[in-house]
Amino acid sequence: MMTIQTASVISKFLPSTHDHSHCIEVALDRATAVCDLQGLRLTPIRRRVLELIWHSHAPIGAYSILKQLAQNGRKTMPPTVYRAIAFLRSASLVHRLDSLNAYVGCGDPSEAHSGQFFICRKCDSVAEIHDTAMAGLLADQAATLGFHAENPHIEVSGLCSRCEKSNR
Amino acid sequence: MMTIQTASVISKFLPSTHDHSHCIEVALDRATAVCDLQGLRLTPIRRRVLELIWHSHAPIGAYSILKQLAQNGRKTMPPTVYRAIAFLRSASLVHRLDSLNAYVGCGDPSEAHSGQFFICRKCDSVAEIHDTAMAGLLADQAATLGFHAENPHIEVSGLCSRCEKSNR
DNA sequence: AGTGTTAGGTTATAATATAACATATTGGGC
DNA sequence: GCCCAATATGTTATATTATAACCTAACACT
Repeated sequence: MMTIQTASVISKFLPSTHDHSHCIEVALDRATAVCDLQGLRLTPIRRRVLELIWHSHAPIGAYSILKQLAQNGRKTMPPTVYRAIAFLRSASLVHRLDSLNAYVGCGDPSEAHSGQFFICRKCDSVAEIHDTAMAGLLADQAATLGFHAENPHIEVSGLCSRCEKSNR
Repeated sequence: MMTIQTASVISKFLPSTHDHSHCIEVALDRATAVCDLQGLRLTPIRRRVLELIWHSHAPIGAYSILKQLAQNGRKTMPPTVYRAIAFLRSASLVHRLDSLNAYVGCGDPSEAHSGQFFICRKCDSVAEIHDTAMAGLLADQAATLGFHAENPHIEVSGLCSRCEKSNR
C-alpha cells in the first residue's frame, strides 16, 4: 500500500539503547532557545521539571515529578509543579496526555500545536507526529456535523514494535 | 471539496428543541435489547445510571451521577457508580471522555468500538462518529512508526454550530 | 532605590477514582 | 424449594490528581 507522506514525525519510538542523555540535552537546549526567543523565563524550577519530564520518553505524572523535586532539599508542593507544567505546556515544550493524566516532553516546540500521540500500553513510550492529512480529515468530518474543530489532539493506545515482539 | 463518505455518524449535534425524552427512551430500549442478547444484567442501578448519563447529550461526571443517585432515598457511594459505569462501558453503552473525566451515552452499542468524539467547549454537547478512513490513516501512520494501534479513540474540542453562531 | 509584574511558597481543599473486605441477590442444578 | 457458586452491591477507607486563595520573594524596568 502506498501512503502519501503528510505527517511530520516529531518523536519516534527509540531503541532502549539510544543515547538518552543526548535527548535530554537537546530538549533543554531547544527549550532555552525557544524561551529566549519568545521572552519567556525558563526558571530553575521550570527547567528542572522539564528535565524530569524528559527523564524518559514515557509520560510522567505530576506527583511523580513532585516527589523527585522534593528529594533535592526543600519541600515542594503541588502548585509549584502544576505551575511549572502549565508554563511548559503553554510554551509547547510539554504535552498533557489526557488518557494517562501524565505529561510528556515535546521534541518540536517551534510553534504551538497539538499533535497525534501513539502510546504503548506496555512500556508507556510515546511517539508524536503531526499529520496534516489526518487533521484535514478530522476537519472535514467535523464540518459535516457543523462543528468547528480547534484542537485535533489525538491519543492512540497500542503496542510499540519492541513490546509487540517481546511477547504481546 | 469532495469528501468520500467513510464515516458513520453515531450521534449528531441536535437542536435544543429536539425531543430528548425520545432519545432516552430509545437508548434504554437499545440497552435492554443489547443486554438481553448478550446475557448481561442491566440491573436497576445500572439502568438508572445509564438513564442519568443520557439526561443530555453532554458528558456527565461520576460524582454528578452519584449526587443524583443519592437523592432518590438511600445513600450511594462512589464504587457503586464506578461499577455501573464500568459495566456500561464494557457493554459499549457508554464512553468515557478522557479530556473531561466524564461519561457520555453511546447511540450505537451494537458492537464494541471506540469512536471519534467532537466536544463543544461551550455547551459541552458531544457528537460521535466512526470513520474508517481516519482509522485507516491512523493505522498507516502508526505502521510507519512500527506501532500497532489498538484503540483509535479520538477527542476533538471545538465549537458546535449553534455555539459558534450564538457569539463565539 | 522604587514600583509593578511575574514567580514561587504555603495551607487547605476539591475532584476523581480505587482497594479491600463484607453482605446480598441472582440464576441454575439438584 | 434449596443450595451453591457466581455476580452484584454495600461499606469503609484511602489513593491520585488538581486547584483555590492568599502571601512572600525575585525580577525587570525606570
